[in-house]
Amino acid sequence: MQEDTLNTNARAVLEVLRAARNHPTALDVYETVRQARPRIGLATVYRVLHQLTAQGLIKELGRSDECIRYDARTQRHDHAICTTCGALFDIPTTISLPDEALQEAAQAAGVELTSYEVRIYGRCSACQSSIIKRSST
Amino acid sequence: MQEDTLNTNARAVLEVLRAARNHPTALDVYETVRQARPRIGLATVYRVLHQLTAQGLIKELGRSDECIRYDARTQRHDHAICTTCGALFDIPTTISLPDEALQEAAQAAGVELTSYEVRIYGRCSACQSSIIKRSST
DNA sequence: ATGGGTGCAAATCCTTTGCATCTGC
DNA sequence: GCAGATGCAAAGGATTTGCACCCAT
Repeated sequence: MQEDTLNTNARAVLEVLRAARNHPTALDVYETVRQARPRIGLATVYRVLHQLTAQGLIKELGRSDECIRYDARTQRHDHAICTTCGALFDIPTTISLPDEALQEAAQAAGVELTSYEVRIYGRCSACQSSIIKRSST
Repeated sequence: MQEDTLNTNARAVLEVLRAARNHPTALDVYETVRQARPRIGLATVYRVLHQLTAQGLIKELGRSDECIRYDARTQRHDHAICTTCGALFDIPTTISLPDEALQEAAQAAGVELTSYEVRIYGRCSACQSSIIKRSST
């Protein structure tokens, strides 16, 4: 959990992720981090992403569309996913569930509860407007 | 949404998924459906899975571990995911969220709400016992 | 004969790994 | 000089696609 022990590449990757507003893929991170460290290789980016994930400094968001996306916001929070384009957004307001219901559900499913996430599905505004655009054409 | 229009391969795949208790991958489906239709190819399985997903007859569960898993249970329900082995379980009890909170969250994230899902993370019983086993060795 | 569905194999995409090199100590 | 980190390229695994073939119409 201590970022003091990170080397230069790892720090650079972490910074990129912390600065990102969206949820970058490994390739996104690679392309951005190259500005700071031009000689870094994609393999190293993947290695660092795994390292940071293992240390809990970032989180892997299960692939919403086709590849793994990363998030430096490690506090519990929820996501909204566009069913049309697959985009994944943070939900700014936190949705809290009663501990009791969670514990019950975890027990029913046979897992020892660690955390949870609410996922909201729908169409994002970009996809909504592209529909409007299409129907007006 | 009408399964009357499905051809033989598509029906066979749908049946496999409906009979499955877990959440099979495309390869799992392929291997099982081969018992009924030995000449079917993996590519057809993928094509049918996409077709069924598009028709809403099954759902794709974002890849929890490494590949896409499918689910024929299309009613809203929640999942528990093992953080150690990546296994994905249905939660038998449904966790309901107040419409108001959902709408608010959807609006804050900028999507038009269609559905939602609660994901509970933790260690499954198999992974818990393997830890016990390891520490007792 | 025609068109859609299909199997097979090749291609693609993301990710991981092997290995020789380089770095700091 | 050594251990760990790194770049590069090759390998790997899941999924998709191209294409010729086959069936029912």
